[in-house]
Amino acid sequence: MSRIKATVTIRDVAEAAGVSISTVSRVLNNKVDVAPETSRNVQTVIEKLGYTSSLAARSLRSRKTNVIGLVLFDIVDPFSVQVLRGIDRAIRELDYDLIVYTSGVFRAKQISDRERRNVSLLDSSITDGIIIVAPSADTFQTVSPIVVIDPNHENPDYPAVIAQNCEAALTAMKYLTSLGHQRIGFIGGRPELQSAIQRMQGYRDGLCQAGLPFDPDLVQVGDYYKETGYLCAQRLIKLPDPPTAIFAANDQSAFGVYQAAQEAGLRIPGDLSVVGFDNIPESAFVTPALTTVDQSIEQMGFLATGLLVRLLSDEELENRIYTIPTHLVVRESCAPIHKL
Amino acid sequence: MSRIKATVTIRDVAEAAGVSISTVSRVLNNKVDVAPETSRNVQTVIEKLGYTSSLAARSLRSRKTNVIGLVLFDIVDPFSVQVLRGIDRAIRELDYDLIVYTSGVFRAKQISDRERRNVSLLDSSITDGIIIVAPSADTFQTVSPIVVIDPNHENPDYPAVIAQNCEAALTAMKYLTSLGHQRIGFIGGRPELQSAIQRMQGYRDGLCQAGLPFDPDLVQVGDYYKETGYLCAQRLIKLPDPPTAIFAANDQSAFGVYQAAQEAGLRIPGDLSVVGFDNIPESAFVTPALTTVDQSIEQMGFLATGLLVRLLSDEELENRIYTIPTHLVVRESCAPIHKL
DNA sequence: CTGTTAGCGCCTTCAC
DNA sequence: GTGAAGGCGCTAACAG
Repeated sequence: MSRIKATVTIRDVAEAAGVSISTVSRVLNNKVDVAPETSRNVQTVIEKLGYTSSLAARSLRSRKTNVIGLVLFDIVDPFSVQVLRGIDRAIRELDYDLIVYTSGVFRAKQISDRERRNVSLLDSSITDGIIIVAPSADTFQTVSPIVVIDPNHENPDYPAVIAQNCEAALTAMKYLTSLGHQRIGFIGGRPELQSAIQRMQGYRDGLCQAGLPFDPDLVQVGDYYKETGYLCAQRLIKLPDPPTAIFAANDQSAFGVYQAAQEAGLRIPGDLSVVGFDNIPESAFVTPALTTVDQSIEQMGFLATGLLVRLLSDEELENRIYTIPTHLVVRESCAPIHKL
Repeated sequence: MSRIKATVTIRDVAEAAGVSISTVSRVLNNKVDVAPETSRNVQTVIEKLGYTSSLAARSLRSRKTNVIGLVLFDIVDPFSVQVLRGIDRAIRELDYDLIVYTSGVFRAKQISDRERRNVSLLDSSITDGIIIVAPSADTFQTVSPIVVIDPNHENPDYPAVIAQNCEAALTAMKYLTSLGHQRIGFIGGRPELQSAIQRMQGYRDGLCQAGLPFDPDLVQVGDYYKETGYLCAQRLIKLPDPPTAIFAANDQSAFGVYQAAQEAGLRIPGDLSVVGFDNIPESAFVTPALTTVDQSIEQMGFLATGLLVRLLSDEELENRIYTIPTHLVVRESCAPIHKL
């Protein structure tokens, strides 16, 4: 019923089965050259003793664990959860296990150091390869392959999965300008990420194509979190000549805008139009439902896992960057600008 | 820029610093008896080489990793995500890291074997202690402490965190009967879990206290997933004398009821009242908003982490079972039964 | 087909 | 205050 005190090691199995340790190891790893009877016997003993080989010892020795590591900046973030969903789906079809690694330090100053530490902790320890989501750090020391989702702007050397950010942001801007908006605020994402940079670029391109001037006052630097989005939105709203629409670099920032708008007595979309980015599930539930860019986050996780597994099989990847298509999901958070 | 080929080991550090391996080890573990200057020197080299000690080797040798393991039946389940939230919050305040373990086999027949395997993989390998959520298996072989969230009905030997299920279910039933409902269907949860058993008990108690007969036809065995909830609801709805209300053992099952009701052309709450259990975030967003029992899932994760850490410090726990209070959250999915 | 031997990277006595 | 040696549990040659 309760837990058994001692760990069962390969040695215990060997003794109980009356064979050598290496024979047990051979059975464990399905090597050839084991007498069927011996094998069966060992299996039985393993079963009876409830033996499981130590991941630590195994990986220390053999550098092959069949475990994929995932390093997340924030495990409970909706974006992470969606990524996880995709990875989980991919993993189920494969002979790999998944270990998700997170750490106590959260949004700390030294987050990239922490990230590096996490990565090297997994690497060459218990993991065959690692997926890193939205890294703050630009480089990692690893022996094993890495695939990055939403890469840092500095690391073109790891295979990466990223959404078609710039184009999507441009589409969103075109939508807003087609509605007549001329003063459009922008709340950016984590500046070290390519996604944030590209979305910002799309914002500027959109302005440009509509013949609208770029006003630095209308641009706020966010970090993809709601709280910061809220703060940014407050600043935007308080401007002498406030925007009639805000394009937030992700949905959570957009939710921050919702909050700021409500507190300022601004109705969405009547007084203020809002567009987000990500299309996390919550964006459909919120009132009014958020118009946003869908970037198939789940798909990004799925794809990244597949790429990593190919890398683990020593396959060459044809690309360095894998771009995921995006599309605008129009819901109820935008309205034509009202005539004066 | 890119990844460096070789792993940096303690030996590399020792050589580069011109000291022995043991000295480096001592510095690593903040042992006394190291000359300040030596220590500083070694630190510098560690920094420069970007050395991180191998989790695998460390745990193999010393049995103390400062890593807590979490084994989940389904990492993307909303319940799990909420638990994760609580654990994450707790972890941040502690000097522990968190590893979440999941595996490719999903809702497999041998799920409990898989679970056991996962647990012993973490145990005595890379983890100081383990939190298990809603286990299918009733026993685990471990050297290190275990804390269970939503325990199996068979394992009273691990410290466990569980909601006040029976009372809460009774409250929900009272609410339904007070609305005049007499034929109330029940969709159960995973039968091996205490939570499911207790909720079922609350259902029966509720019937009893209202002087209503227990009709086996009105009880369906679910598994806490939406798809199954949907199937169960279909069966309930097709009954010759169908229920006017359904109490689902968790919110996801309730969402399955929503789907079945919609397909059958039944309006909620007009034609069918629905009560859920869990109060996952989605339940507030759904239309009509779901009346459900809040069981502070996040709190369960937080508490469990605290308990585990105390166990790791060799503290004695005063209780075996920690019960989390619950309360009914009335929203819009229930209506008084209409008079004929 | 199976046993013996030698480490993987690290921590822990035990000497010096 | 520091180094040398042994071994944690396991796999990978090498013998036999």
